[in-house]
Amino acid sequence: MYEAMRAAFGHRAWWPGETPLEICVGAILTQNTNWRNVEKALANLKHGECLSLAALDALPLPALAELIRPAGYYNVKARRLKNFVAAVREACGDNLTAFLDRSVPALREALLAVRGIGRETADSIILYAAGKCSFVVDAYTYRVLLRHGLIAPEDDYEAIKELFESALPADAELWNDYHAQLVEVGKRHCRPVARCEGCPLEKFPHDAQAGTTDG
DNA sequence: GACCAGGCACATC
DNA sequence: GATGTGCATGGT
Repeated sequence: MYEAMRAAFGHRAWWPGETPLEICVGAILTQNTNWRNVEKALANLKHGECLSLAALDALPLPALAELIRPAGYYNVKARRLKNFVAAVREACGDNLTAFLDRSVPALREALLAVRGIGRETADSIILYAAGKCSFVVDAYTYRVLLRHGLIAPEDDYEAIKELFESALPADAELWNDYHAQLVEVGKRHCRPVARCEGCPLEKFPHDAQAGTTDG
């Protein structure tokens, strides 16, 4: 299925962000939010020259919230960004690279200890900002796998993550592109109401209606 | 006007 | 442990 998606979409070269910090910030801002709205918020931060650990730390909470307003949930996300920045600075000062440079279990634990960073956000940061092997499970991953009968509706995050991690070689570049392919196929063909026509996974067993919001 | 978008924390039972 | 709820903008 990966090869079918890759053949259809090409190498995705994720994450859409220029620096590790931008990737971390984007990962928090995109929680339950359309990426296009996140881009507006990131543009505001860049334009305000606020996309650095020191600047984010110095920025008053209401000002930060206003800048990220287009990304929605701006009050909670402003606090989450502050929490992340505080954790990094407390551990490694302004050196985000140093913060990210540790074993995957240690980094994941440190990230999950930040209020506002859950499993998906932590794994996104580990895989895309740190470039280390931690498979990301998101709403698209869940929906695509469910629709193809590869998981059960009640399977939880860690079970789905393990499904990939136990089956794939430990290659961060592969995991990076694999998740990006799932997002692409999800956006195009695995919306809550399926659009199977032209889907590279159409030849694989699937149920066009499984996983829809109305069951 | 309804639905959807690359979650998470918290309250309640 | 399972379930429900608040958080919010912007595109389709």
